[in-house]
Amino acid sequence: MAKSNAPITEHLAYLLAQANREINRQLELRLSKEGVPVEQWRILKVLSDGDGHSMGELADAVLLNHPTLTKMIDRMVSDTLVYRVQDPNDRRKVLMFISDRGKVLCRKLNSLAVDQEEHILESYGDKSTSELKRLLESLIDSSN
Amino acid sequence: MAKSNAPITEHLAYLLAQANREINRQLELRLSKEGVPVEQWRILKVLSDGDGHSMGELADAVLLNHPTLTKMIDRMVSDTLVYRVQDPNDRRKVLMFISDRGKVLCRKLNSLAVDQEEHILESYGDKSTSELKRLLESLIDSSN
DNA sequence: CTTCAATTGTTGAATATTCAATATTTTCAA
DNA sequence: TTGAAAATATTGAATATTCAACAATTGAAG
Repeated sequence: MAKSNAPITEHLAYLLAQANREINRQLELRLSKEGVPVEQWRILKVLSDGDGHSMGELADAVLLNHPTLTKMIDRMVSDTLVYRVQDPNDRRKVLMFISDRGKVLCRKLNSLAVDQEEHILESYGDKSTSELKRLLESLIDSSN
Repeated sequence: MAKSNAPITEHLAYLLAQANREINRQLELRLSKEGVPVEQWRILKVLSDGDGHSMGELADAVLLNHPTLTKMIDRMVSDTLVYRVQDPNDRRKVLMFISDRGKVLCRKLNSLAVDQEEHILESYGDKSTSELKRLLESLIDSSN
């Protein structure tokens, strides 16, 4: 039986929040070199397969809710990193595509992100990293 | 060497964000029974040792930055869950304490949180959970 | 001692996020 | 085929968060 007076630092929810905050902070720092928030990098990365992705699909993939995504996409359209196309098969939908400029930026961001992953691998270890990834994937799976 | 064209779902930063989001969502759902956001539960839990904690200390512990914490504490003071006392030894500091009402609420919240941890233990497994916690702690350590 | 820098917490303006309502299109049952 | 319900995306108002500036106190060097 779990103890209800356990310190906050022993709760899984807290450890996840703390680790997420720290890793995200580090990534943010790298990406800020290009002046791009983490969410925009995620969006570019998802779109970089060249296929059109609907807003709903994208919102799920990048962990943003719909109105927030709409407003972020508005900014990215202004910056000509992405563009909207109405889905010809279902006119309720909007398909998002990455622009050439977006692709160029995405490549730079990818390399900054890889820098970070390599930094983690060094300080945290190859074994721990892959084991942690495996456990996280399985936690996410078991939560659906 | 890490691949820069790896899908977003393979990045540690993304897996952490996804897992954190999901677990947090579940916890939020439980705590909403008492109408309390996760951050307020964390605050109450940290303060429930009865000692006075400065705002800075508290901000670190509950993963909020200072202005956000100040405003949240303002609300909690209005709800008489916590109260401020000027630190007699260093008058720049404010020491936060939990009220009796706060303690009562905290107990209820703890039991809701324990429900969730037990639910995770069931669906995810005892072994995986403790192994994941261990790896997260070690990741956090190695990031300082 | 005095002064200047550092620490601590709060405030207000700017920014971002969320909630509820809306508009449009599609689906599907009667 | 029509009308009601569901799905999709956006908008605007309400709310929350963040950034930069500030005020108060302490520390520490000269």
